[in-house]
Amino acid sequence: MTELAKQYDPSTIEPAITQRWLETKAFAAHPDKRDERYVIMMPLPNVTGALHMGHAMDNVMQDMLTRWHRMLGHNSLWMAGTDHAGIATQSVVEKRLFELEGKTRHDLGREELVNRIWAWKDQYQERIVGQQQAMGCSCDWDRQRFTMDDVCARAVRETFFKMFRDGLIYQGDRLVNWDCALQTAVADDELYKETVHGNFYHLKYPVIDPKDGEPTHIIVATTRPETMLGDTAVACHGEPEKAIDAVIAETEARLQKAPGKDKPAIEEELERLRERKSTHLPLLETIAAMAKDGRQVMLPLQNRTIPIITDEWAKPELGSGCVKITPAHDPNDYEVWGRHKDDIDIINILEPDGTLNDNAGAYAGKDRFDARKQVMADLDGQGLVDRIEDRDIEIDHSDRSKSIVEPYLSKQWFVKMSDVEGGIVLGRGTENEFRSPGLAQAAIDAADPTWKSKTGRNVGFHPDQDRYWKIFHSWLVEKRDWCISRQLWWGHRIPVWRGTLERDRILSLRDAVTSFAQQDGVAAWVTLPDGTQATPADAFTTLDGDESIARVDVQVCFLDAEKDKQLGPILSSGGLELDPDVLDTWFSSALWPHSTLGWPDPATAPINDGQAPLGAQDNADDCLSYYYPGSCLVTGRDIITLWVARMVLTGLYNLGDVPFTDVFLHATILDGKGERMSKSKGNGIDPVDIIQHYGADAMRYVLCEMQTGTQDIRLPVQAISPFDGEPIEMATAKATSKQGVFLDPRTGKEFDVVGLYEDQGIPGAKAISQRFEIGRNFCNKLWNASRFAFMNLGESTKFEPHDAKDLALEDRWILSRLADTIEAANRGLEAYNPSVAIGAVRDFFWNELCDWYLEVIKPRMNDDASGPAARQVLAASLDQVLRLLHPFVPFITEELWTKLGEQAPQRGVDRELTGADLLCHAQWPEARGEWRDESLEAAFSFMQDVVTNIREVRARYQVPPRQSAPVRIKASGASAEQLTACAALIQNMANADSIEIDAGVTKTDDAATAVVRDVEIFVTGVVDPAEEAKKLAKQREKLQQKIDGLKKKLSNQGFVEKAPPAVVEKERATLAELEAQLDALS
RNA sequence: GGGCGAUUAGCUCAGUUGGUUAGAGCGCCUGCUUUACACGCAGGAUGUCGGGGGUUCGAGUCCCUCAUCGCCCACCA
Repeated sequence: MTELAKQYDPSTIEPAITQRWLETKAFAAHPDKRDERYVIMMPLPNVTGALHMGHAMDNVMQDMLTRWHRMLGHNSLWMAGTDHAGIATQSVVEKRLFELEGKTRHDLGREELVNRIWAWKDQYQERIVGQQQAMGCSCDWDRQRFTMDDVCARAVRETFFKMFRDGLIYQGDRLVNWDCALQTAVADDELYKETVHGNFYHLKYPVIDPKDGEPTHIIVATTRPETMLGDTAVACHGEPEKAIDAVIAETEARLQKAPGKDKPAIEEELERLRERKSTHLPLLETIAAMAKDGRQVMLPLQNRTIPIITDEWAKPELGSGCVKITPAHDPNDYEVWGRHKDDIDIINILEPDGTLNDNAGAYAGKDRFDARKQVMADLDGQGLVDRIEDRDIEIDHSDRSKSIVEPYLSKQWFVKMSDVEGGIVLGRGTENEFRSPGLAQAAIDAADPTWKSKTGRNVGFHPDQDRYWKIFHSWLVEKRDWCISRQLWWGHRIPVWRGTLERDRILSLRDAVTSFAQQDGVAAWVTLPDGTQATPADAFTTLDGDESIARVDVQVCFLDAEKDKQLGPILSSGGLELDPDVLDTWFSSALWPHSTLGWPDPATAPINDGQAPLGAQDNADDCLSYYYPGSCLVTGRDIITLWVARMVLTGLYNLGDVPFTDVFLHATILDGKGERMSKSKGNGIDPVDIIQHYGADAMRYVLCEMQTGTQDIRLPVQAISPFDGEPIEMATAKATSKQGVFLDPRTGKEFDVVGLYEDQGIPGAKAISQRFEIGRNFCNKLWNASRFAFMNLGESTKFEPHDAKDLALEDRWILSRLADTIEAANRGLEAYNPSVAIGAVRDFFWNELCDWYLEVIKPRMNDDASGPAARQVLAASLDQVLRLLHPFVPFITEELWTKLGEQAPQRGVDRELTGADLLCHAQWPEARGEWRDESLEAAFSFMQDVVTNIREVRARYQVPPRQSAPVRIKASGASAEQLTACAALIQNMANADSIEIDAGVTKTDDAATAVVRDVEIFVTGVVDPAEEAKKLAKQREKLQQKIDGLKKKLSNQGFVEKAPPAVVEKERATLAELEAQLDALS
């Protein structure tokens, strides 16, 4: 065979291995007769862009688990795919459209825009899959799904229909965060705060017909004065004195508890409150009385009268004590409106694009920010501005468009999360059917360790059950309804036909509607003016009984998407329209664990050409019944609520069982400053850059090693300087005013890490992290140790059964250590602690196999008698190391496995190890308990101590490595026996030219001394007497300190009496040993 | 404001139920190109375990408190 290169080069080997895996479909999974199965559903990356380090961590963890279970012989499926990521993707494509062509989506139209996004998706999906394959992800690539492909679309349709029919989906008014740029609602978690310089405007609303003693104006304050056009009330507290007293009492209590340094501030606050009570209270009492009297104020500019109301939302201790109420444009005011629906209106003044609508009167058509200026100018002109304060205001911005969001009243679709009267049925029609009070409650229960589904499953969190369960639970218990509609074009369209029908019209359709609604696959609801949702039959009964009902809202949903096309024209002519909105991305990703397996019917799942079928094949189960429920969900803790909870919920709803039993939450990767990585900040790292620089295995090795428990990981980032190629530490690099542009500390020149400024002549720099050198070095070590083995195994390595007990000391030692290592690796993997697992294997491989075993057997390689056994143990050990390392570093181990197979096709110690063409299909090592020999390990480690001490003496006196020195050891009893057995090893490893072990050995003047346990070691002929005396004195001093400490401890009555006897005994023994050592050094 | 978490060597992190002298890797220092590997080998130095208090025979580990940092949630007329 050809000799291995001296240095491991991942760039040539990794692509070849990837190709081999793909060509042989090494990761294909099919249902078979095996009971043990392992299923991971990949957290689907968005098709908005390339993967980052967080994805790399996530994917590597999943791959590690999947490869491990595959080697354990479990039928292992890792399902891959991508998410259409509604708002994110549409926004990226729209932005490009505008930048490159100067067009908006309205110029293109719905269909054309969606086509453009599909093209974008194809391009990015390919890139993402390429990245994942470069990382070594062992997914079944023939089963990849996309959340908008036909299989997933069918599952979305089915779920929506079921929920709709069950009355769990409703349409309601909701104040949403409105992105005026993208013209869509934005979820709370898609917002970020940014401090903006703004003003706090105090406005005066004239009181209508003020009586004596009453104010002529009521003062209210706002940061968004244009919203006053939509005001429908002003409010003050109903019992201002009580309220302000309560605040004062609370502040006094806080003062009591506060630490000294906070007291002055609280005292000041208290003083302000008391002052305020005396200055403002009389006025507030008056206004409260006016409110109760039904008095009104004149809303300036609009010339509308609006009532003064009392509501607890108006805090007497703040501002003027009165607030303007704009229900359609402020979440708190919206709640106030909810409490006063009969008394006040709700007026929307905004168009979806952020301009003012007709309700804004003279200001209609103006942009909200222009209107703000105009409103203030006009108010000022009328003398209705009290004062204007400068203030920095934290304002919500849309993460996608970076624009300021507005609270906006709109119709949205919701899934009812709260408990429902009579409860709901989950897994209807399946064997696992059960009832729960509501959707959220079902998911809460599923994560309760005492709860079990009908198949005996529940959901647990790793590696910190309590901590992550709390996050999951505290979010779900709020049972907030899930807003599932998005005003986008990219996504699953909401399959509801809806319209408002006049009384005569709906009654004329009575027979048609009633019979139609009774058909299978059709669900219909009629919403009455009072908001109740009724079946068509009930609705007609109500209509018959109440002639005042002028119109009703009708909603129809079909199970079969084809029906939309077939019946669309009829429904349109009947006055119904298909809802223009699409579903929240999480609606389809929530179904991921079962939609990808073909639910609701794998046999008829519309898969793509060339994909593995999902229905039953070859007398085996179909994919859904075989692979659902799955095993483990691997993700970061940020989407426990958004995604994990919803997958649990829909899994229970559709199938009556949890989608997975284990949730493995891995660490978040931070930069050198402890900040979250993000591409736009310029502290993100592209895994592909790391792979190019260090290799995929190196990246994987380091990621596994870093994943310890719940601790987030700091990964210092360096940019490769485009000027001199040297790394620049990003944590300390000076930022410029351009986002993502920094200064090179050596040349002072600008460089760009986000790739946005190429056209401005600022050179780009790749971001890497030197942390990955550790992984590269490890791979190189593994490569070279294997290279050593291959150079020495020769042609003659054959398998012959050896009883492990008959082997040489070092052979038995390495096998004993191997058995221990396998157990440790298993424990680490089972506990979701990759760092422990890979650390155990690394330490065995590097510190034991390389540093000791390989060195010890070198002389045997030329010895006909002892050589063959050593080669056999070496081949077997390497075999096991490659298997153990495969889940972590799959490429290099796969490559070396092939080479090992060529040179030693049959290998093993007492019995032949089972082989496999590909290492990824090989059997996971078995820990051979009978190979463990702790007393032998103790003797070996004694020998290692002795060798290390001799080496230390040699190093201290700078004995040239080539020069050997005689070693004499004073030892007796068991120690002498143990060392005598290893005499040859000591001589070899410590480079001694002779070795004498005897109880009668005495120290000579030319000897340097070392004491190990109860033996004295003399290295002769090298000593510098002055240096030696200094060293011995230092050692004695150290020993004496420890002895003193121990003596003190042992003379403590409390310790001797209360500590466990074993601990006391141990301390006594240590003391005796230390004292003996001190004697020896004197 | 509420909740969660962190603080251990210059850096990144381990440290099981409290129990000898607190560990690893990187970096640093010394020596070595010894035929697998300088992406290496041999050896070495480095810690008031964030501060203070308490419980205990005994605290990095448990409790209280302060400080600093991070994350999540709520709120901000």
